[in-house]
Amino acid sequence: MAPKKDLIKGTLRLIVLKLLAENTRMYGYEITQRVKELTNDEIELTFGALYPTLHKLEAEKILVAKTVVIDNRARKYYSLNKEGVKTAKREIAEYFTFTKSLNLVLKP
Amino acid sequence: MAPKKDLIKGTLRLIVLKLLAENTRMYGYEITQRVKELTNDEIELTFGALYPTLHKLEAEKILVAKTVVIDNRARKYYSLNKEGVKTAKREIAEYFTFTKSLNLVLKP
DNA sequence: GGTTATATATAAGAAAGTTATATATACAGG
DNA sequence: CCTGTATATATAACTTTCTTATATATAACC
Repeated sequence: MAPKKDLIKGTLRLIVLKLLAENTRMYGYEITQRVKELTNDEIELTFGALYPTLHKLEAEKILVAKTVVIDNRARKYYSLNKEGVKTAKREIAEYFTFTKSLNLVLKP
Repeated sequence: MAPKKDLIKGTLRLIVLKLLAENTRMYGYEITQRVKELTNDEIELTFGALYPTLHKLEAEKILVAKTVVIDNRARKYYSLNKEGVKTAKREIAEYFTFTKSLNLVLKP
């Protein structure tokens, strides 16, 4: 099966929140690779969606970015603050509540 | 908990496909009530989203509509054709495949 | 007579993706 | 040395799909 690039909208934000809630810092490229690895190549994030999502979390003031130069390449690390971790937990819990309800309709 | 009106985008189409795949015909209002009932008031569809979704399936030629007058009120019945039932099965299967992958990231 | 339930539908706007494009370095193979 | 692949960030144009607001109309109940 071809790796799925198109997400059900709203889930990219959850993926980012989850990974950053359990890792003190990650950079964009790393997030895409981690997701690909965790899902056995099934989910491949696009940068055109990832960066706007990260920047939005930054605008919401629940994420902070820090640029570091490694091997002459700029690398931008993202971290959630305390509020961000709380947001992550809340939104992921809401997602599971929603899919539970949705499955009452979609289940065979 | 307040009933959830906002869906994760893309799931409304799945809900409609699923209900119409297992019922020979349903009308719009009936779909909203059935979903509310099946999910114990957790998911409430809005008409502003439902009707465009139904009309889109019609434009895709996998759904047919038939207006009937009952108690002096116009009622519009929607049915999937054979292709529509196949589409329903395929897209719902794809959804479950996707959420399975997604859960590899989101699970605690 | 007024509110609630039944019934369909469109328009304006927002949100969140896809696809295409731009830029730049490091490293391996031929 | 040159080329392709991997690493790395980012924006712009566009599309899809919702939310919210609005319009219209009848039936049933109190």
